[in-house]
Amino acid sequence: MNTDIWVKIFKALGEPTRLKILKLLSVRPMYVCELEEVLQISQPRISQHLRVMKEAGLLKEKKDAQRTFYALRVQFLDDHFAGMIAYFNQGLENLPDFKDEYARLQQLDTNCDVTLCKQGKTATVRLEQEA
Amino acid sequence: MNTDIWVKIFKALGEPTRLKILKLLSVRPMYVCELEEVLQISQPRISQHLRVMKEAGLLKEKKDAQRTFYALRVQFLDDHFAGMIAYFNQGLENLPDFKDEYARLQQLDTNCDVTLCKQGKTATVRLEQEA
DNA sequence: TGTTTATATAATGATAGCCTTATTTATATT
DNA sequence: AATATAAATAAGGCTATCATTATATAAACA
Repeated sequence: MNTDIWVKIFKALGEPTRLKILKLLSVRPMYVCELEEVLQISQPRISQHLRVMKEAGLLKEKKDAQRTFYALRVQFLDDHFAGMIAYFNQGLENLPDFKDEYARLQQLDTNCDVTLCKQGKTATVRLEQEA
Repeated sequence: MNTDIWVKIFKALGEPTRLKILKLLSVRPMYVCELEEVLQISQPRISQHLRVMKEAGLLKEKKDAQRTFYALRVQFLDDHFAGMIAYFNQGLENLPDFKDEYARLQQLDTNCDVTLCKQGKTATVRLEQEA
């Protein structure tokens, strides 16, 4: 469960120009010069966005003489989104990253009074009372 | 097909602290003070991250006296991820945002010579020759 | 009513991200 | 060999983002 890579993936996706490039590459692999022509965007700008997405694992590149073409790594995306869904369906107790948080949350749920959250009831209790 | 909202969603997700808050809120709704206690992170920092995620539509908030609890908007996430998948499975010709790009791509695919991409073959052709 | 608790907001400084222009590297072409 | 094309990288300026500190608002409580 490496959430760092997800941060990188989401960062790479959270930019309009990159989303547009990604959509084009979902149609077919393209040379940088093709993207330049189709999108009417400067070459360095495209190259830099491609680098970000490549470093996030979203793309693969291949040299072809003096040109380079870029293609989507579909499987990579599928795998990581599946991983994310699994992660969010998993209990905190199984996640090493949340070791301390899990312990403190247990404290909150069992014994509100001794926590730094001075006003007794947890949000869970509050919701139950509503229903 | 509003890609702007996706950019906002991905931006909101592309930050380690926010991913962590989100994971906690996937366990149960929480008060800000609970998140503060569990994560051991300063209150303003948490509030600000919550605002970003709320503005992206990921969270809903509810006042409870002087406290506020935040909860995941699961349906919102489901809907938008479904929308994204549909979007990426759709041809450019159906996407108004890609009107011009579609036309230029057609040009490339049918008549390489007259484009600004001086070296004839497209990446598609190159790939076909490989196979 | 004065104090504590909970949260939001504002202001500041530091860092990261994006775009442009310029340069570099490498391959093709003449 | 000289020039043209393709792409990456570097340098710069500008804006956005993040964390901290301080302040504001509002409800609870003593």
